[in-house]
Amino acid sequence: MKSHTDLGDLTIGKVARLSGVGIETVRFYERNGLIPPPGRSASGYRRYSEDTVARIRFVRRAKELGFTLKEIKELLSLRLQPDVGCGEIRGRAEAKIADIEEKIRTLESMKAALVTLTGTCRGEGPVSECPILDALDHE
Amino acid sequence: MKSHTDLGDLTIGKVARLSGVGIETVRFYERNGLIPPPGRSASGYRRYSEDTVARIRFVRRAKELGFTLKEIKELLSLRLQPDVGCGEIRGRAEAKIADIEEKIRTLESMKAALVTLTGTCRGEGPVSECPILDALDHE
DNA sequence: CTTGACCCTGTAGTATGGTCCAGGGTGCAT
DNA sequence: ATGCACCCTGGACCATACTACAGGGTCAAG
Repeated sequence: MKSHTDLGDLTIGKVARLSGVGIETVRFYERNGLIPPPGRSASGYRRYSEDTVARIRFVRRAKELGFTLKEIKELLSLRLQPDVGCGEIRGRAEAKIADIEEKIRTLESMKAALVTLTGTCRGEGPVSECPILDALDHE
Repeated sequence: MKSHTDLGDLTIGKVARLSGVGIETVRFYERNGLIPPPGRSASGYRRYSEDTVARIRFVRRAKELGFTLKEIKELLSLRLQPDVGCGEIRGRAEAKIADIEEKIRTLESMKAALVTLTGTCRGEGPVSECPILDALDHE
């Protein structure tokens, strides 16, 4: 069994390649508490184990689902608390769904307004008579 | 006929109130070229005409439609070019619709993934066995 | 003539998620 | 022993759209 304090065999560059992010991003995640500070080699190089690669992939996937880094950090820390149940995680996911739905609604109404506007404009004539600009002027 | 260089009768505070933004925002828009630098009173106060209020409202409305300030600046400058036609404006609007549609698609797929995940989790048990976290761990 | 509301400039900070750079040191192959 | 790829730190910088000062000056009412 490996302790989490022993030095892994991965340099930061390898971790970055394996997890699909840039080196600077790995350090950025460390600064922001998304991954733990790794052990160091005698010369001060960061030494990672595979765990960190998995962790960064977790972050990437959660980001793809729309979670912010702050929220992902919370997700990761919830996992370590034995008194926290699965319902808590599920709650976060549901809240994020509601979040996303709200954003979609906003975008849908922007789109509807734009579609209406472009419907008023045949794309001919000078800008001075553009019905789109007129609408924006006088709403 | 009013020249655009004469002093209006509005102070920055009044313009802000009439157009529904903060005073700092008016100055910010000036710095960023969204509204022209106004005339000044003898003591250096900015003096606006109603035109500026209309212009800021234009900016607000365009923002509500999803245009960035940079894009709005372009829209405003297109209006001043006599050789530019209405089709150009319409093109911008259509590009913005495409933009928005892309964002919606991204959000929809995030949402679908989250819905699937929450469907795998009954909200019971410890976080260590949470199917949502598991999915994030192992894809 | 003082008080309070308003205005000025310039600079810095907010949140988000990185990205880049200078000016160094290290590790390994040839 | 030297060249090149890699690593280190600390700090600045990107875009976006503001927002918040500090430390002044001005205007109008009472």
